[in-house]
Amino acid sequence: MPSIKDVAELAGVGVGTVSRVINNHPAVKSVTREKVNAAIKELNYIPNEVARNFKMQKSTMVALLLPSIWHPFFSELAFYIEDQLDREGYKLMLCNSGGRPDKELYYLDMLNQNKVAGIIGITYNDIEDSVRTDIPIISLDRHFGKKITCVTSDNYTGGRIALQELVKAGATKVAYLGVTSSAYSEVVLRKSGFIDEAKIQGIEFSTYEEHDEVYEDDSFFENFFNLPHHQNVNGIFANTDLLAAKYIDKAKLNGLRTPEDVKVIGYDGIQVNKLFRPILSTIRQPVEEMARMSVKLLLRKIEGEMLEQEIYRIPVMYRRGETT
Amino acid sequence: MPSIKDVAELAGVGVGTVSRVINNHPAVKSVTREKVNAAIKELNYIPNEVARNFKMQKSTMVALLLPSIWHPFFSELAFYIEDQLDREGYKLMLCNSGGRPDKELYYLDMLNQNKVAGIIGITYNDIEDSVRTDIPIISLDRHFGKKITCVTSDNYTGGRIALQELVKAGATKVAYLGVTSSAYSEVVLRKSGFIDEAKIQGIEFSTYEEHDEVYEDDSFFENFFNLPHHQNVNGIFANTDLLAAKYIDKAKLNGLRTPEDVKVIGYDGIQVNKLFRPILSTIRQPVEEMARMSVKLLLRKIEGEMLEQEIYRIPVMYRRGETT
DNA sequence: CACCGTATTGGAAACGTTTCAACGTTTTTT
DNA sequence: AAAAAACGTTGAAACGTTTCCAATACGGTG
Repeated sequence: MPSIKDVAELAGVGVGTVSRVINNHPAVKSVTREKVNAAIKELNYIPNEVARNFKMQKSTMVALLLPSIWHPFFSELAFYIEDQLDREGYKLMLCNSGGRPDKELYYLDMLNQNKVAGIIGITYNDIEDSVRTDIPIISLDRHFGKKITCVTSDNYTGGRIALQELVKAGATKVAYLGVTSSAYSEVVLRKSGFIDEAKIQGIEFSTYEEHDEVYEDDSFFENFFNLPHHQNVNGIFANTDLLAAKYIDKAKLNGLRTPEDVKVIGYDGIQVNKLFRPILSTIRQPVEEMARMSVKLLLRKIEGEMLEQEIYRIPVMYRRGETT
Repeated sequence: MPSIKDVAELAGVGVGTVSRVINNHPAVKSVTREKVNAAIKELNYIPNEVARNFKMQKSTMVALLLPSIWHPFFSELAFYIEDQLDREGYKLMLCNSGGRPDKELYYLDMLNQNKVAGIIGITYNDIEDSVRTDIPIISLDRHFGKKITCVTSDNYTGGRIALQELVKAGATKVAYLGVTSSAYSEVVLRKSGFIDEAKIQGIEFSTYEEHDEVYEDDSFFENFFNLPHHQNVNGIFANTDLLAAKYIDKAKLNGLRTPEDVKVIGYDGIQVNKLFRPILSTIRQPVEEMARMSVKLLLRKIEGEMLEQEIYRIPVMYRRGETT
């Protein structure tokens, strides 16, 4: 594998000159530039990016730390994040924490050692304190404090819209269905917005929540349907699309048809729910915009800029499907 | 940021000794080890992984190069690949090529420059020739030649099983529905298996295919339903689950109910199709096993081992849903 | 022709680590 | 008690780049 030194030798110039040619530094006579380029071509020389990163004491690697790329919302997010990073000349490292706090910390340590340029994180932990160095971080949907800028959708308004739309669709008794993973999650605002609007409209409502871990098994829904005050609920706002889809399924087993007997609205707006039948009505997070904004903000932080806001809230949109 | 030198100084030992302590080299007296560890703790020293990679001329970064993490099958795959890599002490870099040959080559160049330890690729291009260095590569579902080991599901048998199951479900005239992205794709074997078995069983069949790019718009299905020889088709084998789901949708618009009027089987076995209604019957690729095997094989290649096979085919399974 | 200023160029130092030959110290063997 | 062997340790070299300072070349000016 030829190095810059070999190129310099063959071209009959110094290594500094070769470096300048590679980096398009203007102070090189064009005749010299030609010679060097010829030598590069002849030797099939490829600059060693690792050596460069080492020397420069910085890299162009950004880590995306999330619970699981498996989840459709995260994979859509990751797609746009990677795309934007690539446009900006950065690379993406993917870290699945499984939502486990210990694994998040383990990854954070590793990213430290590897001197990544920045981190975009969707974490359980308050990483504000646990990250020991000054790697720039953007947090999605989790608000910890000043140091870590948060990008999120406008959850509160989303919750309000959800209620409004359920009412418009004819619901008279509604419930909020939630799984929450982190104490710091902005997701609780979906509930607040929903509740506040329910009070304003004078609609009867209830809430039913569990932690992430539990909702894989069926007891979550069994309990829901067994509780007496959930009788006659005819409007459901689930805080993710996947949860909404599961609800619809379980409701059917309990003899409730959607949307005839119960209206359902989800949250996220993942692409695959266009394939669900009935098509899910949802509060759509603008995932592409959130992804691109996260990257842009992170890069500004990497450049050393101070950001003007601590939280960036991106507007949401109601997307009607067939469940309302 | 303290370096190994600072640690050595504080501990009153040579840098080589510190290095051996960090790397758990046995030839260090325990009293020395203590001193060094104390110094490490005091200085809050973190080994610089970038410098280490540079010196060692190798990294523990593996790249996953695929069309789009957006696709549920790929995101499931990525999840397990990341998990297995992490277990083995490696990291994952994610590259979405968008299925565009030029972008694949661009990424390949970049990975070269960045001296990744290995690549797991799902590509359009025959990367056997275009990759200029000897970075180990595992290719998923694409078979190019000896240099690049291929991991794939048993597509041929999958195609045969699909036909058998359609017949069992009562289909009498069947069609293969396909989108193919790469000339090198092993996916064509799904068709071959399907056809061969149809001939064996003496079932009337036809095939209908397009390239990846086209199937997003509706003309794909319009044409399908308009062709006279597709009249009375009552069994469909689509070569991906997503395609099957879209077919079912369009069929409904054409007055065909699934499974009453037409039986449908997909391929992949992505998790979300449990949420489709009706639940899709499918030929399930063992995605976790494929992911873990790809990683293990890649690591063996990285260690310099020669692999015994050029293609590793992993058995598939029929998973019955509600569309047959 | 001497001088100056500017445009190019060369090459050494530095980044933080591993490794290895050489050296120093302790233990074992004779 | 000396020699040999085993064990620990040191510090310099090397990995491939960038950057900076000094050196050189070249053109123009007085």
